[in-house]
Amino acid sequence: MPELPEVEVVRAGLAPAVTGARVAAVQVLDPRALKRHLPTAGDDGLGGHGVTLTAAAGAARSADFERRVAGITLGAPERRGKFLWIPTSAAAVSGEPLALLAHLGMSGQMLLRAHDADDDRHVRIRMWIEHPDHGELRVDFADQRLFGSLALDALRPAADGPDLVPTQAAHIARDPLDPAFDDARFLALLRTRASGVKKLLLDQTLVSGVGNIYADEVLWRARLHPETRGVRVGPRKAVELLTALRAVFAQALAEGGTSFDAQYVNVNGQAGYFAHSLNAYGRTGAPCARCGEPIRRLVIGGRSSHFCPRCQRRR
DNA sequence: CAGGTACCCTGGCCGC
DNA sequence: TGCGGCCAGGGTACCT
Repeated sequence: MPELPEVEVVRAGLAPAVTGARVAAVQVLDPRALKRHLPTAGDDGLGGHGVTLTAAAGAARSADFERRVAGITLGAPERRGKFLWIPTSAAAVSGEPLALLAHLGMSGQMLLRAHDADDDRHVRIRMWIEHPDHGELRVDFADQRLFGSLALDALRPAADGPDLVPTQAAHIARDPLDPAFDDARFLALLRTRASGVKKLLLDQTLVSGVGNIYADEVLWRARLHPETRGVRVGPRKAVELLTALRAVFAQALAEGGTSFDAQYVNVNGQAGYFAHSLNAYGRTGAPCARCGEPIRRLVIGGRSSHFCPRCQRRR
């Protein structure tokens, strides 16, 4: 459930169930779902990307995670871009508070289940929690492709404000729905860059939460060709782009996110409806909803881009 | 800073 | 029915 609307649906869904709950037990079924968890995690948060775990290293990582997460109390879930975390009662050796960090990657899910419910497909980590009001529940992390992961990570003051963020999300910009998002800074940066706007929208250090689906939708809405260079976007058009971004995110959020199959669901396993509202993404050959011209597909940076060749002219 | 590629994975679908 | 190739919502490292 990858992009901002989907991650936000998950965050909001987890909130009432986990806030104030105590983790009674943890079971790691597949250590590859701890890609971002370092054995002494939280003290300096380098992810273990691209590293295949040996069996021994995987077992050690699982044991470390299970031991350190069991018994902690969870706070209210927070999010920055596509990173989701739950502050905990635990602290790192440095004294910094630890958070349970989740990134859903391409196919990750956080599922709330009865404590003794049968497993869903691809469950990698299980956590049994006890909530003072809601009793015993289970939080399952399921992930078909294992690009996502859970981790314990230290919280530090963000570079762009007083709020605390996990070290692994320190480089992530605020998202456009964040009240503290700096519009002027984003617009100025966008208009100094030589890259195409599609690539810029996907750059999580410029603006967070945008993935391949919503980038295409936003560019369609703002009538911008995905390869238009940032420096070629005028001030009015740049504002139009940011406005379109907020509108698309708000609508997708209201519709529960985008689900193409059972893979992308909220904490109760239910799909969102925004797939019915897509105007560009995945619509190669279908008529543009504005002008009827067939939507075209283009590969940018190894990923599909969908756009209307008539409404979104290259300039 | 910009671009390209490779990699971390599973699984659905299509053509042969 | 099998198999190879391509595709998929993300992020990072490492080249040029």
